[in-house]
This record gives sequence, C-alpha cells and structure tokens, in this order.
Amino acid sequence: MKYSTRTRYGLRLLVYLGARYKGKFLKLNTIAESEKISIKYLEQIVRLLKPTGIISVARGAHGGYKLAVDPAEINLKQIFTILEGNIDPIECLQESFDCKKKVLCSTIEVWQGLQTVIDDYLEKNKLKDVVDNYKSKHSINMFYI
Amino acid sequence: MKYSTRTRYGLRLLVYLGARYKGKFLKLNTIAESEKISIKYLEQIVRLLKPTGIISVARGAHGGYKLAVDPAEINLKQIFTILEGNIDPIECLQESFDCKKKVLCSTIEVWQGLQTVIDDYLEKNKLKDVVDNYKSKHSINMFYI
DNA sequence: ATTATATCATAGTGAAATAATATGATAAAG
DNA sequence: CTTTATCATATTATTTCACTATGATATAAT
Ligand code: FES
Ligand code: FES
Repeated sequence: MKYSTRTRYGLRLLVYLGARYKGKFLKLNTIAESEKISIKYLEQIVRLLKPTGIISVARGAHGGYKLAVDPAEINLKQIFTILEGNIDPIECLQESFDCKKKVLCSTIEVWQGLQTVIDDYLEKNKLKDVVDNYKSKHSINMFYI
Repeated sequence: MKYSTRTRYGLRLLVYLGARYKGKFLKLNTIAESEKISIKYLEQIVRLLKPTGIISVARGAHGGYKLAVDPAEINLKQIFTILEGNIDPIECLQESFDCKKKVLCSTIEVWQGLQTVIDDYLEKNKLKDVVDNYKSKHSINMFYI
C-alpha cells in the first residue's frame, strides 16, 4: 500500500504554487528543477489538475501555471482524488464494483472503516496547512521570489 | 492506493480461522473453496503467516491450519504488517530510506499524519471484532461446522 | 511576420509488482 | 505403502508505474 509518485509530486507542485498564490504565472521548468521532478512527468500531472479548475494556465512564451483557488479552500481529499484517481483502499468499496461476496462479507466493514479515517484526515487538512509549513521552512527565500 | 489481494485474502483467511478458533485443524482446500481463492495462492499467503506464530500447522493427512492465538489478542496492524510487508503510505517515512529532501520537505508531515490515523485505526481493531461480524453474518451455519 | 518560449497531447518503453500457476518434494495418518 | 495435505521453488501473464520521446499548438517579444 503506497501512494504513487504522481500523488506525491502533484502535492508538492500544488504546495509550491500555493506558497506563491496570487503571484505571477510560474513555468514548469523552474518548478521541476526546484522540486527535482522530471518535467515531462510534471506536465502530465499538471494536465490532470487543469480540468478541475484548481490551477490556471497561460500558454505560450512567459506562460505557466498558478493556483486558481485559495489554498484555504482546498482540502487534501480533493487533491488526492484528482491525483490518485480514486482513493478507496480496495475495489469492493467502489459503487461501480459489484462484488458477489458483499452480502456475507465480514471484512468489508474493515475497509469501510479504514476509508473513513483516511477520508476524515484528508478532508480536515487544507492545502493552506501544508503551504504554511512550506513557508516556515523556506522563510529565508520567500521574499525574493 | 490499493491494498493487495494478498492482504485481503489473508485477512479473510484469518477471519475464517478465527471464527473456528479452538476447533480442529482445517485444510486449505476447504477454505480456498469456501472463500473462492486459488488454493496455490493461499498456500503462499499461509507460508507468510506461519513464521510469525499466528497460525499453527499440522502436516500430512488430516493436517491443516488453525489460529494459534486468541483473536482478541491480535490487532489488524499486526496482520497488515505481515501481509502487506510495510504499511507506510510512502517510502520517505521508512527509517531505512534516507530522502535527501526531508529537511526542507513540507509534505512529509502530511504523510506522517496519514500514517498515524491509519495505524491508530488498525491497532484499535482486533481480529475478534471482524470475527464477531463474520459469526453474526454466518450464524445459521456456525453450529454445523 | 518570425522566432523563441512554453504548454498540450499522444504514444511508447523499461522495470517492477501483482496475482496467480505448475511441478515436485516432504511429512504424517491410516 | 498409499493417500492426503503441507512445503518450496520456479515460471508466467497481466497490470501498473514512472517515466521518455516526438511533435503540435499557442502566445509574447522582436
Ligand atoms: S470481498 Fe468484496 S465485499 Fe468482501
Ligand atoms: S520528498 Fe522525501 S521527505 Fe519529502
């Protein structure tokens, strides 16, 4: 049970953008270098985020990305759901998945319970919380961006 | 983020054995059929469990497996750790993994927090709780085993 | 207009993990 | 000494992961 690098990178990207919220558009190349992530891979991640409206884009020269919404208004569950695709710990929990054993299954409640504590945690934590942490750790540089 | 079938099957196996705790040795074939799991795959899972002492084994004819410890004394974290190998949501949390970015990383706390809520949940839930659920759902048959 | 810059989009690839399956050895009961 | 059931390794098919490659498209600056 591991979260994908897609989610880990995506979260780091959003924290990076969140720390520079209301600033200029930032090009991916800079972010990729700064976060030590393959730019081509980041492009794919960013394309996953775009349709949800969480980031806004400027194409062409001097283009780039910025966060489109207030970090205080986004929680981690929303982010994880976009990046991880679906955060159910097992397939049986998905509505679309019709497990024949569901009626007599005694373990489904275990997974439901697990999903609940994970969901609660992710909903409780806003992007802003992580951004604040980022800012405090990178405080020296934040004025020079 | 999905838990492996190894963990799901293994849990179902242990619940099955737990519901028959203090009974005879049960052969894998019966369990595999009843739980609709490939017997050869179950053999591998069972071999994962054996060295931990959670189950006891009788070889040869009329052999099989039974739970070696009281279901009330085992929690799900112990089970998951055996089956899943390591239940950290990302590598950076493992002590053996020396992530160069840890010092300035602002997302590590997110993962640590997530790990904590998962661990807490799994520790709080005993195998007995799942077994009780199993028994109540299968109550009709429990007297004829 | 043209060029430089940066995003957009799809396809492909190598490695690893997953979920089995196959084959045969070993141990114990009857 | 045969049947039964576990023990152990090896092999395989499928899928997922984490990129990588190639080229198209859009826009700012010259
Ligand atoms: S195995 Fe699908 S609901 Fe339990
Ligand atoms: S990326 Fe490893 S600690 Fe954050």
